Amino acid sequence: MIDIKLIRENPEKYKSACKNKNVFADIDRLLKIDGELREVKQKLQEIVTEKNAIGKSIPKLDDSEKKEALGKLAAIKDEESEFSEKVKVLEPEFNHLLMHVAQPADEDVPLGKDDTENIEIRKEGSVREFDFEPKDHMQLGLELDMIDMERGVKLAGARNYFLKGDGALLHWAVLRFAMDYMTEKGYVPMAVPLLMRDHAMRGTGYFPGAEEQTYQMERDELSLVGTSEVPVTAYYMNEILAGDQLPKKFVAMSSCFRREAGAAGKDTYGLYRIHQFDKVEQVIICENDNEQSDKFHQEILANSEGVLKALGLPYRVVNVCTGDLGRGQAKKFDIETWMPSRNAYCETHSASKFYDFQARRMNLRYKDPRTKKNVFCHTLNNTVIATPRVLIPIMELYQNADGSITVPQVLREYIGGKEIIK
RNA sequence: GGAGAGGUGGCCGAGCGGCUUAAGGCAACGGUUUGCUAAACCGUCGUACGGGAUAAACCCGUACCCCGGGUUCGAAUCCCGGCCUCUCCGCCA
Repeated sequence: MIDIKLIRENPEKYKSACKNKNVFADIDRLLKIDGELREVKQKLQEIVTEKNAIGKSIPKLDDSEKKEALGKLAAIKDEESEFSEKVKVLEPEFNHLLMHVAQPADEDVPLGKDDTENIEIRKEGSVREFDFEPKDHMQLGLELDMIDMERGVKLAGARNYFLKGDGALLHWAVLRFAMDYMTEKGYVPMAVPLLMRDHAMRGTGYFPGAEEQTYQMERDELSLVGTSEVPVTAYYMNEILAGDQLPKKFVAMSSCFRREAGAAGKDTYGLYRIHQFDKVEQVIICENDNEQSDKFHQEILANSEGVLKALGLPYRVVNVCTGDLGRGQAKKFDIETWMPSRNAYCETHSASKFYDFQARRMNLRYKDPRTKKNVFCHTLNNTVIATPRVLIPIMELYQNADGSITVPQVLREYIGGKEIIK
């Protein structure tokens, strides 16, 4: 959410921010409603002030004065309800409009319409050249009995799967390695609830907007999260933290659920785009300071790169262009890992910087020890590892001519010391 | 799922229609005393929004005693709905 004061001061900035991000927000309408609402609220306040003053004097009045005062109050109350009705109409519209305004992208974010215009920052690692005909992860998964897509679909519909045997073990190995890697860096591990109320979904910026991507438990008014970013970032929602306790660094492992509505026919092959996966996610809550946000943005990016390097996977980092940024993100680095079967670098990580956009929505603040003021925190998050998507490059890049898969060194301790899957 | 009790400031806890501008205590902060620490004493001690003044401290108003409605001239207090917590019982991995 954007501070309405900033929008009043510079509406053009937010109009172009929305335009560049392909986010619709009616800022003219917002400002019009804002002006009306402010006027009505001020008038209402004046009316209530008078009402309170008269009401307070009533016990001290004699009968005839009291009668007169009550008559006056009746008129005032009519006026009061007239104005409070106006507030009741204007305020929800105001809030609704404000929720849609996008966070402007940083100046060094490339202007672009969609992910095809993201800018590569650097490439790391070298892409393996095969001296045999490589198999894709589905062939390998089938032959080594690691993946069973057919029965996943039979029982749960399209984009569902079973991982079996070494497939399941490799999946968990990746997650456990990522958890250990992050907790060693001092990130506090968390296991989190996955069914969230709307206020957490709104607070993180997913609602309004991503309802179609979300499995919703209508009967219980809960939503299945698409990422543990939601519970972790919203953990301190509506709280005031002590400034000297920041930054808070968390790492959570959870299942993630996505309807993938509107993606029909896209990435239908294999384990790339699926309804349910597991992810280790890192979240930082820090002070309201752009330099700190930048610093931690680099930190969470470096953490994820460290994991990929440890796994020996080639990847590239891209600066995500405006058109591919979410409403709340000021800047985002995606990490794309090389996937031989797709013959491309494909998104495996997404490091987002929000400034106070999320914190403002969820009323997450800290007390600044210097000024003693309560200020909104900054929040950031990034994938540490998401699997089974990352099993695609692991299985494909570590395959051998005989159809076996070499287990990456760092994962062996999590898979019973096994070096080769065959 | 059934029965009961309850949600008040950072925390504990009183208040149960106007005297609340929420008592009292704890914690915190500032000061006095002190060789230092502790203690004692004095003072300060919520948030948001609007208006005014300003270099700032500040002043005025409104709202907030879990949330949302209602009754009333007036609600922390009474009524209705919701959420949550605790105790007991039942069921259960």
